[in-house]
Amino acid sequence: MRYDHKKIEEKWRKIWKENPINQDGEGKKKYYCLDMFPYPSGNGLHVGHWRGYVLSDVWSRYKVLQNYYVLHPMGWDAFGLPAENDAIKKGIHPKVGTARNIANFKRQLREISAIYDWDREINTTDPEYYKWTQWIFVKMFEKGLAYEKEMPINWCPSCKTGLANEEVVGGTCERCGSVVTKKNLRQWMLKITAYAERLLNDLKDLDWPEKVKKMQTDWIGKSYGAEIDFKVDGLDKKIKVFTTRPDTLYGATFMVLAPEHEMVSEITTDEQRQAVEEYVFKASTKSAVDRMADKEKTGVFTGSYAINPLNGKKIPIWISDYVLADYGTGAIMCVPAHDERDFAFARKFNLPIIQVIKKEGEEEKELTEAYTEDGIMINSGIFDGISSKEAKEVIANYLQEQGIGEKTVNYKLRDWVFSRQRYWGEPIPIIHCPKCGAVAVPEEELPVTLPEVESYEPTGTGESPLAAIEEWVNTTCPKCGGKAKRETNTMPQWAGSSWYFLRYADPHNDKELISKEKMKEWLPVDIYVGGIEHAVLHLLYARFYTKFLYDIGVVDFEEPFKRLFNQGMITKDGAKMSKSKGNVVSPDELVEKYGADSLRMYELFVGPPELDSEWDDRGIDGVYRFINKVWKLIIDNKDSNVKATKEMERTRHKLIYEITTRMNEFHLNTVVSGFMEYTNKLIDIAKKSNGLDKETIETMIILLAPFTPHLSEELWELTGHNESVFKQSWPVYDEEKMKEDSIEIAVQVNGKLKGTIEIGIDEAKESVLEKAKALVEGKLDGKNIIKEIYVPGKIVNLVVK
RNA sequence: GCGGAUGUGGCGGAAUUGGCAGACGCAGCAGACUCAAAAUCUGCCGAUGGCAACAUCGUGGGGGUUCGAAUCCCUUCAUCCGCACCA
Repeated sequence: MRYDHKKIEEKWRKIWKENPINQDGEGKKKYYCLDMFPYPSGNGLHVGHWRGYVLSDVWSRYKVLQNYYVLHPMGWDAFGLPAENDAIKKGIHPKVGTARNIANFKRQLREISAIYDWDREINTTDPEYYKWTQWIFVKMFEKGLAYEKEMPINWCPSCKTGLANEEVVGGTCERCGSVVTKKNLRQWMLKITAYAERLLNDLKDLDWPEKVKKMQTDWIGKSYGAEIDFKVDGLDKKIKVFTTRPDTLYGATFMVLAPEHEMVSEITTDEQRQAVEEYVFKASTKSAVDRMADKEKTGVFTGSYAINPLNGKKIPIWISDYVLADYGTGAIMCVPAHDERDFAFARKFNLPIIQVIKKEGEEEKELTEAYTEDGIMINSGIFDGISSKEAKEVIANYLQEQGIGEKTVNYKLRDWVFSRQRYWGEPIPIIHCPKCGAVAVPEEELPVTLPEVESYEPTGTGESPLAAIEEWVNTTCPKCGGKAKRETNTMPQWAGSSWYFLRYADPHNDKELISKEKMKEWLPVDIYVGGIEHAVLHLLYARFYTKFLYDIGVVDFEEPFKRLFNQGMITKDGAKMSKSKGNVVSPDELVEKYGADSLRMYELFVGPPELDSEWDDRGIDGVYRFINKVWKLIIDNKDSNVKATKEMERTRHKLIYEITTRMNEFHLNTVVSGFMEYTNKLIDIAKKSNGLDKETIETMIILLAPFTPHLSEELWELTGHNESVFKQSWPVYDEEKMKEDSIEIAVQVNGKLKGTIEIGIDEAKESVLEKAKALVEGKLDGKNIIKEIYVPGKIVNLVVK
């Protein structure tokens, strides 16, 4: 009887739908296994998406068998540009397109037969859901963490919306790849920088891939240094610079301001004014990509000088776009001798270079490049002779005592540009009143629902399409009752995904975001499975939101995801699967032909889960054959009624051991090969002994259940059980029972393999060595054994000369 | 430029963390079954030499440590990823 995957998988899907296998949580430990919820795109899922979902489902089912009550939910991150762009092109409401895509995704996900609890399904575009997304914003506004500001922000000319820093990748739009420009706009900002230190510190204790922690650490970009005041010569003004190298202050021979620095105009002399204004204008039109493309340093002298506060020397003040306006103070002191960029600038414009640190033990000599390492202080007045490392501290302290400087800490992290000039997002729940200013929409009036519009087309002027709907925009002020206007910007897609993991625990609560009991019951998330692409986007934002919700008492933990697992990408022809490349492999036909169990197993078998793997359709034949082999093995032997032999028992314990240890190490690809190996072994044993014992058969069925749930349920039923195999417990092994009577070990001569010998499990060293010598006798070319090495149970190595 | 990851047969990959390299699977070859094909089963399958037993080489390259290295150290190359004038 051949395994009929279609019929059997259909049968169990129906049974599970009526009797979900994970509904009984009475008295059990909880386990929360979360997938990064998808954006329901029109293209559907490909086998690359499946990999992550299979992984988390296998893990969830494993936890079920370990008697946990498992929360494994699924939902939709459904706001976003593709649905909106579709709406613009085809005139269908984004709601309609999104609903259709969700239905398709759901159909595909059902094919995996993951144990998703569909009663907990959430959708970020559901007003019942985004009511709470807006509620969080209001809370942030009340705490001063959401604020308005007009400033030049990153602007994607193709998506026609502002972007957060995190959404700009190498100067291009994270979503569409267009070159990002600057645009001066009034923006809603979230003060994520207020959490910089906590976001950095709390990374330490997370069980996350080091790579992701490092990316976040670098993104937050903490550096220690000092802010130093330089007087402007002839003016009663000071310019503050930030430096991480106060030790090099004596070597500061010029100063550079960012073109956008607020004092540029003030300090520019009449002779230099025209050149400076031209430069400032040019810089303002340059995109980040252009800035990066320029390897040559450019700049203009302002005509003014600053006074080096330590030695009183006059140093020229320049402006240049290699200084960033929004980092530090937007102004730097330049030490060409000890900074590569300053060195290049000094060379280009013939500015003096003064060395103040020399390599220890070496004489001072003319520099051909910047010396950026530590060393001994020179040309630095009273600080000469001490190490530069020490000088960093000493000079910073001295500046602080003298009142001309201050030790500070700087971060690369910027506040989060939070408003989008698009339609398909959560309206920002703010009302602008000419008298009262920006006023939050009262809690009881939430959600502020998205109104219908005639045109979804972004205006491109920096206003969202909502601005065109007068009857919606015009409202009254909740504070004074006067005429007022609604905020027309919407939130970024990240808003809904920054807290969704909380809502799964209490998805239908209309009184609060999440109840205390449900929060305590399920959260934080035990394991979070998803791709690495959100390393500094979603994962940073979600941590920020969680810390905020902790501060206002909604949750009692500061980190949302205890453990993070990033699955590798599936590539085809060496590239990430995408519709535009035409290399997408759809799971649908594979499920049809081979069944979900085969595809589930193959998704794991393609390679180590954390690494990228190349997809090869032909490989699935191997697991398909394997599933049929297991089927046949168990069907043929289920009624054999043989008693367990020593060998069967030993094999069973070793099987449990191998699968369990590999499972716990997350080596899911070798779990699959382990199953194959042991199935082959058991086939041999069954042949030899005319059958297999019941316990071995049942063990195999249970161990396989997380991987091939349909097959296992069917076999479990066929072996005479009338409850789900998932009511069973994960089998345990006994190391004593795994031991062989005798083992084969290798014999080497000078480290080269000469053969193997069979020895008893506790055989004495002398006897083992004797056997080894007998094996190599006559092969030593008359050389003598000068050393004998025996690693018990492992190897014999005879050193000859 | 800085930082990180990876490199093992024709292919995907394994190796209990210093102890028989190539498990498991794909592809390929040969055979059995079949009128035939598919499916299934059996065997072979790193390279070179040899009829063979076997020998030598072999984990990107070069060097080192060790009785013994895919694994540790130094050096070098290639590919991929992240950051990128952050003072």
